[in-house]
Amino acid sequence: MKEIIPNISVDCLVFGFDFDRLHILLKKRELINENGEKIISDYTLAGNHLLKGETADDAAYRVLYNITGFDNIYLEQFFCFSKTNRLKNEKDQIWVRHLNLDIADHVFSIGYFSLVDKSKLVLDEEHKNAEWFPIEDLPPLGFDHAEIIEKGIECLRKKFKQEPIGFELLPEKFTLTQLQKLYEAVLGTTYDRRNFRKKIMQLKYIIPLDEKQQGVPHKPAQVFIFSREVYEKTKKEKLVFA
Amino acid sequence: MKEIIPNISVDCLVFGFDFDRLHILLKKRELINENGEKIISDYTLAGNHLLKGETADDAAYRVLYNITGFDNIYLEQFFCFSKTNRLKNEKDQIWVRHLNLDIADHVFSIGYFSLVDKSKLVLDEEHKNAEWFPIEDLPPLGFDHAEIIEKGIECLRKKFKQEPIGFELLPEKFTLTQLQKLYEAVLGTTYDRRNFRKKIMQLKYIIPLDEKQQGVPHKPAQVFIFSREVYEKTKKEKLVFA
DNA sequence: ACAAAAGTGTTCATTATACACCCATGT
DNA sequence: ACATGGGTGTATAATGAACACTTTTGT
Repeated sequence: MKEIIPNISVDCLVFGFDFDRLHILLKKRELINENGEKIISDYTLAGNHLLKGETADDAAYRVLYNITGFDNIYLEQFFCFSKTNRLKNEKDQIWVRHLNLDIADHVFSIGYFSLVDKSKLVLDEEHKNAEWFPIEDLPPLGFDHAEIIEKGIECLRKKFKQEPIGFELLPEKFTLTQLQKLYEAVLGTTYDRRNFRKKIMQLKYIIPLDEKQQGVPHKPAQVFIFSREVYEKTKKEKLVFA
Repeated sequence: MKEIIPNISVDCLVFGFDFDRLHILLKKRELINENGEKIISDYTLAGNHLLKGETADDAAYRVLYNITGFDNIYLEQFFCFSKTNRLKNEKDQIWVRHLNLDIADHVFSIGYFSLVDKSKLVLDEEHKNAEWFPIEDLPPLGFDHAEIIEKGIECLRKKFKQEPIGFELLPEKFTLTQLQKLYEAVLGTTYDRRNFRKKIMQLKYIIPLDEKQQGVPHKPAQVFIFSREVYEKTKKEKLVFA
């Protein structure tokens, strides 16, 4: 096992979308003392200290692989958190001592956010302490993770308005209504359906397939894919949802 | 003297504007060997390792105070640089050994950018190894500072389009032509004068004074100030220069 | 009088917004 | 047949882009 860097960690916000609300993946943190009392019962972000020789990106990919089983996840660094009291709540201190972690008194954490296709992610035995929560309805959080999440969501929204990264949260094939609901969920607004579709359909990198939804109890919707290739070639047309 | 954190530093991009081009403040780095040969002659960003007990922001403000003599500078963290070979060029190794710095093999640097009113900053004796360079015409740079600058400029531009931070680069009182030149210099475009002024003059937080330029050999321009107070109150109207 | 930058309005094109009805499918 | 979401067009308002001449000052 490689040596850790005691004073630098990464924390990863993993976002997922259930076609209704934006969710974030959290890990359960639980500690029960000798008397069977729950000392700690809350959630934290997926995170870990850097290992010697790793870049921050390396560590973030490693953390994401451990919690999701995916590599090649969309990943973006957004902020380095450096408050001196980041880990100094009583519960966090107990937790750190309990795990016998050889970490520094002052730990700097580099925040990342990542986007996954929630429908592909199977939270099996191996990852069973991970749970999805809608971002408007988060459980109690350890460390400074509430603050990290707040800042991360803000950065996600900024990025969302500037570049078409939403497709990372959808299955490869999606309908325009799903796309619209995604933008509404992330940006916390609503759009008129006709106007939204007009805007989207003039983007050449969102390509209609010769294919329809199956087995829905209403008129089946046309299915689209996102072409990163076309996007890179026609970048001028900006997708701005303000 | 306080103990340093050997593996974490901050590097600060200090931007200034001379009413023509955007400039960045760099520190000369020079090393001459016993034979009088220049071993190293290049420039670096203002930067320093964190001291124990400091946040990254603390360290950045300290570095800025040391190079500019100002506190209360506009400051923004933009990225944490973590490549394992950041300081491993031959010159950088020589430099580190020469200064006898007690720093780690792998140093993580948190990048900040800051905006100052260049006309107020006096590069006196104390700061005489600092020099301004136009961003399109930078000298040879040490460490990975070329990369840090590139990313920092990109982040500055993004921020510039979203919030009215440009005033930090101007004197308190400015003309609309100065403001226009600033936007053109930072964003690398040009604007039609009439359209630019129309756009600006509908922003309530850019306030005309009952005052004109003095001593210019042409029609003197009206003088404006930026009101952060009014801006915060009327934030909806976004200043978007795309 | 001349050089230099300040100041100013209109037209046209593009983009954003508001809004209502019929359609295809599963049950 | 009914419930559900899919699909579509037009009119109006707001915004952005292009463009040229007169004014005020210092020298």
